[in-house]
Amino acid sequence: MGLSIGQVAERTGLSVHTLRFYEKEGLFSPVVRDAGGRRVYDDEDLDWLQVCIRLRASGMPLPAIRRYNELVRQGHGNEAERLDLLREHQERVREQIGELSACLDLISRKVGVYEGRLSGCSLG
Amino acid sequence: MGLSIGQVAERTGLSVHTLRFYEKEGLFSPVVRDAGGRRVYDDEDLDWLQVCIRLRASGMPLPAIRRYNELVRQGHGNEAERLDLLREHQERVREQIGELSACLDLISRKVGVYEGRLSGCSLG
DNA sequence: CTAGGAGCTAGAGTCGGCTCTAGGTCAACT
DNA sequence: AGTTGACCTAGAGCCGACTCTAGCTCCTAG
Repeated sequence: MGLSIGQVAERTGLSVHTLRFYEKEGLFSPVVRDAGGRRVYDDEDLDWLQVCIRLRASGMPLPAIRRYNELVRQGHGNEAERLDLLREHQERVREQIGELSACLDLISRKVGVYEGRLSGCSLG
Repeated sequence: MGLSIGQVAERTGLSVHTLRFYEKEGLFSPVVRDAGGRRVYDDEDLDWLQVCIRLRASGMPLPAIRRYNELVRQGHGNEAERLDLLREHQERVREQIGELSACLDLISRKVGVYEGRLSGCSLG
């Protein structure tokens, strides 16, 4: 039910350093500690962490994730701001996908050129 | 026909600092200079710069772009290596797009939730 | 003939996001 | 009792990619 930081690191792929760093940066609320002062992560923490990982993977900066977390922790009444934050990021992700697709086109064209060139060479 | 670094900066959106920096990093071959030692960019430089910008936008690291540039400059005989380099990056871009799409799904779901919640609130 | 503006170089500084170190606590084996 | 190993904190260090500064040259306009 409760996981140590090492176990969490193992199953998320983050390092223990990064987990502590994220907490320090306010990406999530202070994790509950056991008698000896060690972090004990529960399922909710894990879920949120997975969200953080996704948001990071999509390039959301740490301060934005922190802000979002703060809003969620504050509870009801700021849903509009959360929505703003999410929509803004949604837009950026869409742009990124667009940009990446353009890059992919470029690269694929070039790959095509070289493939043609190489097969030509091997014949000639 | 020949553009100054300032003009290139203006029409690419990069800063003059970045243009010099890219050259120093070997992203492209030393740009021709005028009598006074100032850079004069020609169309070919511009084209290559656009490619660089795309590759950067898709997260290709500077050393990889430099390597690709070196291969192209060396001329025939290394097409296989160029192809490898491009294919590798192509793969990474595809992964990125996949990852971003997953993020977009997550965000869009959340946006949906908050939109529902907010419209619910405004009714009641 | 001088003041401004664009360019030049070498090198220092910044920023985001980790990543690692030093020095310590604690519980479990041996 | 001693050693190991996972954990703790505070803070230093690192890396990639810029970004800026200082001090210079050159050209043009007034």
